[in-house]
Amino acid sequence: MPATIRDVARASGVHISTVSRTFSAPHLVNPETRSRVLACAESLGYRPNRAARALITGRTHNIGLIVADIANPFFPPLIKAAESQARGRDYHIFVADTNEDPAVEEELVHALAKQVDGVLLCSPRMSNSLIEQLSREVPLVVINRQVAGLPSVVTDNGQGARLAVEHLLALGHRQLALLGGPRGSWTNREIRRAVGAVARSGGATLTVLGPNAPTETGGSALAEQVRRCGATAVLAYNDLMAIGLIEGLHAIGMEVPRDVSVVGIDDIALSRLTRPKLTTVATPAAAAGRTAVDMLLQHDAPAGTRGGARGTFGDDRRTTAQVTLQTELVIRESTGPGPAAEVDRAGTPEAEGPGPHPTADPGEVAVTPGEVVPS
Amino acid sequence: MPATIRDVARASGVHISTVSRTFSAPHLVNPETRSRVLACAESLGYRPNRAARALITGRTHNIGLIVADIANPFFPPLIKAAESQARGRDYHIFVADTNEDPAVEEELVHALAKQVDGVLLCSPRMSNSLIEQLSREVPLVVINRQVAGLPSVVTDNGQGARLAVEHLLALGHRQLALLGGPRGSWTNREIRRAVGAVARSGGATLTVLGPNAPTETGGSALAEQVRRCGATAVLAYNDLMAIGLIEGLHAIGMEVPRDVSVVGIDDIALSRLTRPKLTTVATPAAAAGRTAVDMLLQHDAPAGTRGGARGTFGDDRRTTAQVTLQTELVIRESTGPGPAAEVDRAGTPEAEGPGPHPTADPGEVAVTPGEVVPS
DNA sequence: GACATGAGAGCAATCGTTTGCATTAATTGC
DNA sequence: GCAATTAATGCAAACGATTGCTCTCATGTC
Repeated sequence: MPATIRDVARASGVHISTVSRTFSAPHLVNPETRSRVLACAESLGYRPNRAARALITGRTHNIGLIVADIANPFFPPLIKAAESQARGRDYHIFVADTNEDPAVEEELVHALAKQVDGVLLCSPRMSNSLIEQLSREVPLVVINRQVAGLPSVVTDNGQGARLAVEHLLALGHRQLALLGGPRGSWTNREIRRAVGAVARSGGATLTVLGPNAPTETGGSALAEQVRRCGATAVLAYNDLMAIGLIEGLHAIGMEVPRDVSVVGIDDIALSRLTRPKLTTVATPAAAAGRTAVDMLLQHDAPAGTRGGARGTFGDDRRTTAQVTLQTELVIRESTGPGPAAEVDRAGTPEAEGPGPHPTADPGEVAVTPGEVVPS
Repeated sequence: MPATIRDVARASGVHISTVSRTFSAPHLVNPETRSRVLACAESLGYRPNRAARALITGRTHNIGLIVADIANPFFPPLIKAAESQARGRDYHIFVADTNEDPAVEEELVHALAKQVDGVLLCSPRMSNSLIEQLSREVPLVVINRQVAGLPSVVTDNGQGARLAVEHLLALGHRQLALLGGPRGSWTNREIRRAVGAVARSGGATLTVLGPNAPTETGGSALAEQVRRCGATAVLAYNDLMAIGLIEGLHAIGMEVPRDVSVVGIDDIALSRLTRPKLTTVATPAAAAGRTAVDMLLQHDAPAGTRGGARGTFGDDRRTTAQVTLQTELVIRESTGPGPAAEVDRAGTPEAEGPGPHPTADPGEVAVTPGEVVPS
């Protein structure tokens, strides 16, 4: 029932190609004709069928964005940033959620493949080899994971975790626990590696609990285990787990930071609203979203393309840059001094570069900002 | 570069129509041929182009879902429920966020129109007339709003708000405040109307603050105003605002529920995790998402359609049912007794049907479940 | 042995656009 | 006054699929 280009052509007495040009190359059609066509189009409520157009131009002006769990507050800022960046380039973002399920992830890439010009794969849980394979079907930019040969943007959660543990060491904690994230998470491995190293060099014992669901529930379910392992300070895979853990600890009579210090990762909006306010590692999610869109669209002529491209754009010579975004530690209320003395001795080593070193500081303090773009 | 149906046809030595049938009507092709075709398709990595297919079948097997603000935790459960319901019917959901901006909303409907079989319009901020107009372009199901002539599913927030206020009255509160939501919100009007009526009949004074941004920030910014207006109990447009308000009040030295009782609406996951835990009106978001998908797809033959439909499906005689989902009050820790006596006198009136009546009850209590499907 | 039957496969039109090329008419240059 | 240019439009072939028809054979029936 909706009007097609043919209806408009008939109504305005011109050939469909003229109608087409009225929209996609206005300078090629007589101003008089153009306005007549526009009037007819308007009155018929005509809108070009983007799918049909995409079929021949090879460009949909859509971008797919696949996230592991839309309910995780980490993603919305990223999504919004991507959307606004895309909108500025005349693109639209379609978001889809995988429920942390690798199979759904794959299915979604296939479903999206031909309806978008590229897919932003956010915190994927599937294997690298599958990702590589899928990247032959549709241009991919991977977020929060590095895959050889594919453009990616990651936040340096390893570095962030290191900052967090150094902060805890400086506070005098020597019994540490790490709440692991979901199986298949690249970030999880990075964090674990970093934490392992810095804990060892700081002379602390580390208990790793996991893998776990990266949610409040996943966190609160671990309260008992945390108590049993005797840790006085905990780093969680993300803020949601940290918040859940605090609640879970509260439920079994342990208070944060009095009995245990807790640090999260992500700095979701929520972490400023809980009581106690959460000490956490801020990851630049919005910047990641923007950057990913830019990387996907980098071979796209910013404005009036002069058409002619066959197949999906940028087929050849896509830059496969891997961008790493730095994180920073935000000290709030969920961390406090460790059980015993020696608060001052620790935390000084490993050539720390410039910037203030985290000490037991009240209020909100940011450590180590910056951005790094290797490769 | 990706293989097309023609490549497969050439490779397996059959006509493209045979390849097509191999996928869409396997029983029409010789088993032998079929397996040969499948083998070729497999080895070429062929996947049917869904966009091209949609062009001729008129069915994309996609559903658009437009939400006002993806960062609002109210939406994820709805989105996930819709996704899973859709997946069961072999449909995919594309989510897009409008940033509470009516203009973006309209643009997104247009962008999605030809790439989906229908759009779920969630908490729209645009005008009814615009919605009606857009519904001529693509089948629409409206969520959290009633629009004449269009299928819709709403949660009965008016009823929920009434329960909340009755609860507050029963606790002895007589100075009430309502934190209004965003301009253009249908739900907001429903809540306001209901609260106005029940407050009046309960002999309480009501201060309405708003409109406001329906976020934590929007809530915390109102703390000072709440104090000034002298209210001892507050109902917020949603949980996010309620949580923000609690935090804002805390910052100016007022404690909840000691000094002020606060009730939210939505029962987002978070409201169980804040301190104090939030008393709130639970709205069945997931059910809303599922129902909306069902309503959109109701004229869709569940399984093997025997094709032939021209244009978008269900053109005629779409049922325009308006489903209303009941809400329930969940009493947690953010509400407490009012300033003075007479706790027992209030809250008894208006023929309350069956079910326990909310009294100052510790723990978690649910009131008035159920589902109603008029028209 | 003639004929209806039906299975399997090919043909070609179609969906709604875009775009290279051909056509026409009007303008310009000399 | 005529060729050469330019501006505006039409023509038709794509894009990648689906699907109603037609065509060709076996097969089964009487």
